This record gives sequence, C-alpha cells and structure tokens, in this order.
Amino acid sequence: MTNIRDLAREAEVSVTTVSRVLNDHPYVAEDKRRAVRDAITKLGYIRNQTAVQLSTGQTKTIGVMLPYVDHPYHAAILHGIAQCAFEEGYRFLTWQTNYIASHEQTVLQALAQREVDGLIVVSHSLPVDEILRYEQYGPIVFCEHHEDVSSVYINHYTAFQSGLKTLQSFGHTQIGICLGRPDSTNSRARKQAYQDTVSPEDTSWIYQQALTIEDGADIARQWSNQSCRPSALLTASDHVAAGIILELRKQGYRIPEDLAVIGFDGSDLAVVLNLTTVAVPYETIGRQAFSIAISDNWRDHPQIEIPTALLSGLTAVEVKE
Amino acid sequence: MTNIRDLAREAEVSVTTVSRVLNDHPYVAEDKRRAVRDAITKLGYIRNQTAVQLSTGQTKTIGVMLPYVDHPYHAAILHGIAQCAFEEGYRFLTWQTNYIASHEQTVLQALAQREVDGLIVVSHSLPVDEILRYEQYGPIVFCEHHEDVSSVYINHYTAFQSGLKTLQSFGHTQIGICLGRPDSTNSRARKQAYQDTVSPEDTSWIYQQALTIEDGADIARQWSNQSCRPSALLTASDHVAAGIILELRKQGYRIPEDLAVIGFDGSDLAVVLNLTTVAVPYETIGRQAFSIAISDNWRDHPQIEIPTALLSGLTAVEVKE
DNA sequence: GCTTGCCGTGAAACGCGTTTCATAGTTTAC
DNA sequence: GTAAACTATGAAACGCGTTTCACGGCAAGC
Repeated sequence: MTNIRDLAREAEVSVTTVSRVLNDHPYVAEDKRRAVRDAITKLGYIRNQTAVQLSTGQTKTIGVMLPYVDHPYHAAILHGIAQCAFEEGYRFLTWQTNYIASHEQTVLQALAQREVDGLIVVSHSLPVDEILRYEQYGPIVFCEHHEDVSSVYINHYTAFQSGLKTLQSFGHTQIGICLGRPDSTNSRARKQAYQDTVSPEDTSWIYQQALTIEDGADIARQWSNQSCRPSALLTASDHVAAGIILELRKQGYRIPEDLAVIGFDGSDLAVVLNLTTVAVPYETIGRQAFSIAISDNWRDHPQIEIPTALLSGLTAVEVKE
Repeated sequence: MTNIRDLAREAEVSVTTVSRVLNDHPYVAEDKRRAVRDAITKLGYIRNQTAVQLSTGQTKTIGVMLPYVDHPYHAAILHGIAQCAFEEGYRFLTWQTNYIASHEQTVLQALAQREVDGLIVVSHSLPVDEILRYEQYGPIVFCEHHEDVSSVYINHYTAFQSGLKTLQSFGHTQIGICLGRPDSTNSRARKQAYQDTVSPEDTSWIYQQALTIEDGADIARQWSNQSCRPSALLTASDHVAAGIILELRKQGYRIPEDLAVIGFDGSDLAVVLNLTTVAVPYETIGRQAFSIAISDNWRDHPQIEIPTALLSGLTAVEVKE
C-alpha cells in the first residue's frame, strides 16, 4: 500500500506538499502539483480515509439510533438522513436497537469513542437524561420532543387532536384511541390530547400496545366483544388501522359505517386502503435532524416542530343520520 | 482527551502494558492490571476507535449499497444485515444511490479508501465487472445472481415460474407479467421464465417499468384499454399488484374474476390485500450476505440461493367455469 | 530603500493505539 | 542439572495523513 511518504519520494517533494495537493491547497507551484499528480497515478495511490479521520479528529459520520430499520416510518426518516448525508459529504452508521437498553448503550459508547461525530436518536427506551450524559462527546439530536434538547419532532398532541376533532366534526361522540408503547413520550402526549379533546366516558376505549397489523387485528376482536363500543377510532399507526379494518371486514362489519377509523403516518398502506390518516413528513424530520447534527449551533439545543396534515380517505366520513 | 500514554504515566507502566490491559491480553500481572484500570477510571479514559482502526487496518464496518433505504424489500435486507452486524460486533454504513452511477462510484471509492472492510451490493446500475474491479480492496457481495461473484440471491427464474405455474394450474392461459427495470438481471430472468413457461401469444402483455403503486395504477389503465387482455397477471412486486388492484376496483372490475393478480415480495401490503404473492425471505438474504462479507472464504465467491415460497391469498384462485 | 505581506516549501510534531522484538526471570521437561 | 518453554514487561517502530512553525524569496506600500 503506497502512502504519502512514498509519493513524496517519487515526486521529490515533501509530504506537506503532497498533502497540499491532495487537499487542493493553493500554495503549491504548478510543476510540483503535476509531479505529485503523476506520482499518484504511477503508484496507484489511494488515500487512507481512516488516517484522515484520526488526523483531523473528525469522522464525517453521523450515527443513527433506531429500534427497527424496516419499520416504514423509521425507514422514511432514514431516507431523509441518507439524502442529506450524501449531499453534505457525510456517511451514517445505523444501529438497530430493538429498544434494548444495552444496545442503546453501545450506540452512546460509539459516540464517546469517536466513531461518529454526532448522533440522531430516532426513538429510544433509555431515559433522556442518561442519553444526554453523552452530549459532552458530540451533538445528540432527538426525533421526538424533549425539553432542553436538540430535537426535530411533530407535535403529537396537536396531531392527535386534529384527528380527534375530525372525527368529532363528522358527528362522532364515542371515540376511542390506540396507543403504541404505553410509556413513550409520544403516547403520553396523545393520551393527553384524547383526554382534553373528547373527555372519554370509558377508559376501556384506550387500546394499548398497538404497534403492528396483528395488534390491530387483536384490537378489532376486543372491540367487537365489547358491549359498549366506540363508533370511531383514532389509531396509533396505519399498520394498526389496517389490522383493525381487515379483521372487522372479515367479521362482516362495515368501515366506516360500523366503525370509523383514522390512521397515522400517511404510509403506502393508507393509500392502498383509502385510509383517512394523519400524514407525517418523516423524510423532512430526518433531513432537519441531520442538519442540526452537523451544524455548529447544536449546543443551543435548537427545536424544530414539523407540521402534520390530515389526509382524507374513505375510512372516516360524515355520519349519516 | 487522555490517551494511552497518559494512562501509562499515571499507572507507571509502559503503553504496551496499557494496550494489553485494554485488550485483555493474559500476560499482565494482576497488580499492574489493577493500576491501569484505576488510571482509566481516574482519568476518565475512553478508547479512540479511529486510532484502533488505523492501527489494526480494520474498520469492522461493512458498507451497504442500495438504491432506496425506504423501499420495503431493501429495508428488509437491511434489517437482516443490521441484526447480523450487531451480533458480530460490526457496524455498517448505508449508501442510498438512487441507482445513480456516480453515487455508486462513491461507494466503491469508500471501499478502496478503506472506510469499510467490505461491501454488500443490494442492487446496482453499474456493470458488474466495473464493480468487481474494486474487489482487490475487499469482499463485495451481491444480493442478486451473477457468475463468478459472491452472491446471495433468489432464483428469479424459478420464483417467477412458480407464480406462472400457479396461475396455469388455476386454469389461466392468458397470462401477462409486469417487470421492473427493463435491463436488470432480475427482469431478464423473469422474462425468460415467462417465455419458457407460458409461450405468450402477445408481447403487449409484458408491462415494463413497474415499480410503484402508481405504476401499478398505470398498468391497470393500460390493461383496461386493451382489446385483447390477459386474464391473469404476475406482477413485479406487491406494490405494483396493489396499484393494479385498487385502480381496477375503482373502475368496477372484480379481482380475481376479471383479472387474477399475483404479487411478489410477501410484504405487509400482501397481508392487507389478501394478495397471493411470491414470498421472499429478504432478511435471510441480508444475514447471509453479511456473513459472507466478513468471512475469510469470500475469495472463493460463495453463492447461496435462497428459496422462495408461494403465499396464497384471494387475488388468484381457481377459475370457475 | 526598507518594511509588510504574500507565496511556496519542508522538517518535525501530532493524533493514538497496536505490534514486533528484545530482555529477563520462572517453570517445566527429561 | 541444563535445555526448552513460559510469563511478564517495555522501547521503539508502525499505520498514515494533517498541521504547525520556520524560513527564503519576491512584490507591493510608503
């Protein structure tokens, strides 16, 4: 493997000059520049990126902590990160944590060990302040809202409220909700929006642990077994909504006549099912998070709220008298 | 930032001994080991991973080249890679290329510059032999079949054949297909299977450039405008199948009575639509590709064929007389 | 005519952990 | 009892590019 010292010898210049040529520094005479270029070609030199990283103290790499790379909305955030990273000449390392605390620790460790210049936390299970202890090693940007933390987020309270109000405007009074992980920040905000907006008569209309299509089917069965049912459901994700709709149709119920359903995410599934859904611009979240992670002002803990939009389908429509 | 030399001074040992303690080398006396450990705690030392990488010449990182991180089946492969990488103590860098040749070059460059120890090429647009020129710098594993190349793949010929034969066994004789990128290796194999299996009467039953839900809707419109139509369609992906089904239902056609449809991938969409589909274990492909990339025998160009399975739904059923 | 200031170049230090090699004291082996 | 085989330890080299600092030459400024 030829290195810059070999080049220097071949081109009869100093390593400094070689380095200057490599980095397009102006203070190099044209003939020496050419000599170095010729040496590069002749010896087939290729820069060792690791050495550059050690030398500059920068990896030009951002780490991404997320629970599952193949969940549609995490993947969409990743997409935004990938776009932005490429444009900025950065790379990114992805860690799939499955929400396992020890795996999340590994990611934080990587920041401390200077494997990455910064971290984007898409979703996590460790307490925020434990994660923030690692901010001394570099920027940490969250994709959900926390106080005094760099974050790019959607307002789950208002987003959920918009879904609930839509159902109300369609004439529904018996409204239930589905929540994902019960103790997550997002779920808490959503629950609060629910309590503030519809003042529910029955806590059995809050369906917990709603994450997958299968969870949706479970919830549909729960619903159909209840004596006192909601007439409308705001779900935690399009996947859950899909599970509910499919199971209920299988059981002979009609959507939205027997149960109006609103999804969350604005995914492909929503298009396919003609699902009314709260659309979230996940790609934008990824892009913004990335730009904070590589900006100089991350210490100011910038906070960016990304707006959501209600996307109308046919699973939640005006109630006919 | 304290380094290994500071530790050596503090613990009154040599840097070699410190390095030994850090790497759990056995030839260190217990008292010195403790002294080093104490120094680590006292000075708050954290290993600089970049220095380790430069020193060992290994990054313990694998690069992944794929067109889009948020396409379900690429994400599924990524999921497999992520799992395997974590288990093996590796990291992975993802490059989203959008099938742009210059972006793919960047990825190859990264291998040459020793940013990664190896490369997994999920899908690509550059010619294979151009990519293989970089094999001198490290293992390159493909997720599709090519001769004399490390690869983990599904046999698109037999996979497509199984779909076609299923349609035939259901009584269909007028069978069409959808293909994705016209010149890809996969499309060629699929087309061959089509020609060998159904000996099509009409080339207008091959629908090209079928990649997204929207493409599917386009194809549905094409189909409904044709005077001589196939009675069954084997599609390039579940997304395309979904687009076709939704558009045709909107136009008042019935699936499978007017058109039987089989998808490809075995994705969530298939579950939701009760779609008959050719299921592909993408996660397994990712895992296997990863293990080849970090194995010693990659120079032998191992080839692993992963089997597919037909998953029955309701969009392709026995033709009633 | 002399001081600034810019251009061009290189030696050496720096970032930091790993590894080779030499040395010396102990055991084990026969 | 002596050779062979461990165990334990450190100096120095290595991997490799960047950056600081010093210095000579030359042109512009007054």
